[in-house]
Amino acid sequence: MKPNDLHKLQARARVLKAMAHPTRLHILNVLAGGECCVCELTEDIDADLSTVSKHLSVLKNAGLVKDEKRGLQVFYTLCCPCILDFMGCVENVLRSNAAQQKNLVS
Amino acid sequence: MKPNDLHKLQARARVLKAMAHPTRLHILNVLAGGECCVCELTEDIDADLSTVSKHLSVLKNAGLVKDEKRGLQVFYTLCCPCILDFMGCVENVLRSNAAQQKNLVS
DNA sequence: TTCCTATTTGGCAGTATAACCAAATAGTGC
DNA sequence: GCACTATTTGGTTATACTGCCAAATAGGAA
Repeated sequence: MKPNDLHKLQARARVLKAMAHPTRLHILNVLAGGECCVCELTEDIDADLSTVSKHLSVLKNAGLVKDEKRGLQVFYTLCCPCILDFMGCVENVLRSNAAQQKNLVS
Repeated sequence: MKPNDLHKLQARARVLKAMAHPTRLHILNVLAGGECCVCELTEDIDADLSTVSKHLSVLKNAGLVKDEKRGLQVFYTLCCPCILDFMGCVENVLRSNAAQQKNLVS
C-alpha cells in the first residue's frame, strides 16, 4: 500500500468512524429533515446534554455537519445529505446477514 | 427515539464501524477487484499476519465479506460491492473539508 | 506420522471511545 | 452588574479497539 493511499484511506476511515455510532446516525437522520438546534436533538435522545454535544462535535470535526449560533441556540445542518443514501446499501448487508442466520438455524 | 429505531441504528452502526479503519477499507478495495486469499492481502499491508486476519474477521462478522477455504488457502469475497459506491460521497465530504480549511487559512 | 505452509486464536499492553457529572462559557434581559 | 438559559469543556471511570507475539489449528506432501 502506497503512503499516498494510506492518507486517503485514513481520511475516509475518519469520516466513517464519525458515523459509526447509533446516536450519531440518529442525529444525521434528524438533520436530513432540516437544520435543528441542540435542545431539539437532545429531547428524543436518551442521554446527557453533554453527551449529545460531544457527539455533535465529533460529526462537526469529521465535516459531516455545520453549526451556526443564533442567539442562545446553536443550529446544526447536514453538509452532505448524500451520506444517508448509503444506508440503503448497509440495509442490504444487514438483510443478507439475516438471511444467512436463517439458513444456519433451519 | 423508539427502541425499534435504536436496534436498527445499532445494526447500521456496527456495519459502519467495521468499515471505519484504513486497513479494512484497503481490504475492501482490493476485494472489489475480485476474491483474494489472505496471503495476497497480507503482502501489501504493512502489518502482522495475525493483524490482517483479525481485520478480516471483523469484516466477516459485519457481513461485509465471505470466506471460503480451498486447500491451504482461505479466499475472501466482497458480499455487497455497493458499499464502495459510498466512497464517492465520503470524498465529497473530504473535499468540502479541504475547501473549508483553505478559507480559514486565506 | 512428521514436516511444512496458511491461517486463526489467545493474551497482553497501549490507546482511544463513551458516558456521566460538574464547572465554564456565551447570549439575553432586567 | 446579576440571573437565566443553551451549549461546550474538563475530568473521571469503564469499556472497546489495535497491534504484536506466541501458540494452536488445519490441509497437503513426504
